[in-house]
Amino acid sequence: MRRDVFQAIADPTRRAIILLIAVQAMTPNAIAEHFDMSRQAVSKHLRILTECELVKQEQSGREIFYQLNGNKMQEIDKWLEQFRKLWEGRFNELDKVLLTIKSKKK
Amino acid sequence: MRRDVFQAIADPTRRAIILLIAVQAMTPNAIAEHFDMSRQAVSKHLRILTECELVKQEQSGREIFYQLNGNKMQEIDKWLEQFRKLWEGRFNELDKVLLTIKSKKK
DNA sequence: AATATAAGCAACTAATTGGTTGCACAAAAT
DNA sequence: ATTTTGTGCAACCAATTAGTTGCTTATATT
Repeated sequence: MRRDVFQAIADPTRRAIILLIAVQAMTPNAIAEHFDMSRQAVSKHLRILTECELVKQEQSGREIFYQLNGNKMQEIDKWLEQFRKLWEGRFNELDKVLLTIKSKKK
Repeated sequence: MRRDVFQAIADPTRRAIILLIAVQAMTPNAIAEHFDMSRQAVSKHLRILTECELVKQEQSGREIFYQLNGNKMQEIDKWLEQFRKLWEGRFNELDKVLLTIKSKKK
């Protein structure tokens, strides 16, 4: 099952989890307390987030602490980067992107 | 049907469309030529992108040109902003986020 | 030693997704 | 006036998603 960062952040619950554990590593039970769904459902989301490496695990006894992987978040930022020129109105820079794409197509 | 920017960019085909029309407004037919799927399938993606306002339409005769809405892309950037501190290693700034979240919880 | 707790896994389900084909309609070309 | 072209919409379908409950296993607690 190929996991994708963009697909991972598509779900609002997962985005909420990301925000939650960005601040501080948390166990599945602790995370589940913040949501109106079963612990297993949260666990499933954590699995998806882990699979695409947005989240790291650290075991401590029988507890597992989940923590955000900031580096992987940068991947989204990197994708956005190519459009940033758009809303900054620097269209000459955008032309470079255009050229890159065209050369790749051939 | 509630459309969400994050859900919209989750699909790789839609991200490719976004990249394509970021450069230049295009008609559905022209876009479809770049993909190995029917024009109707592409049209469906365009509908989703339009519904969440990532894409704008402009009619010209019987042709409709689709164009990226840079402003809406900023919404993703805005969400990322709160995590940017993470990978920049500025954890004292992050603490502020923590306090904000905690105060909202109460 | 017995019990309680934390977590993962599997099976099931309803809803959603991403594609298809077929059709309708308006605009352009013949 | 007829045909071709560009587009959207609806019905259908297989695969995936996001939730559920029930079970197992490992670690703490009593």
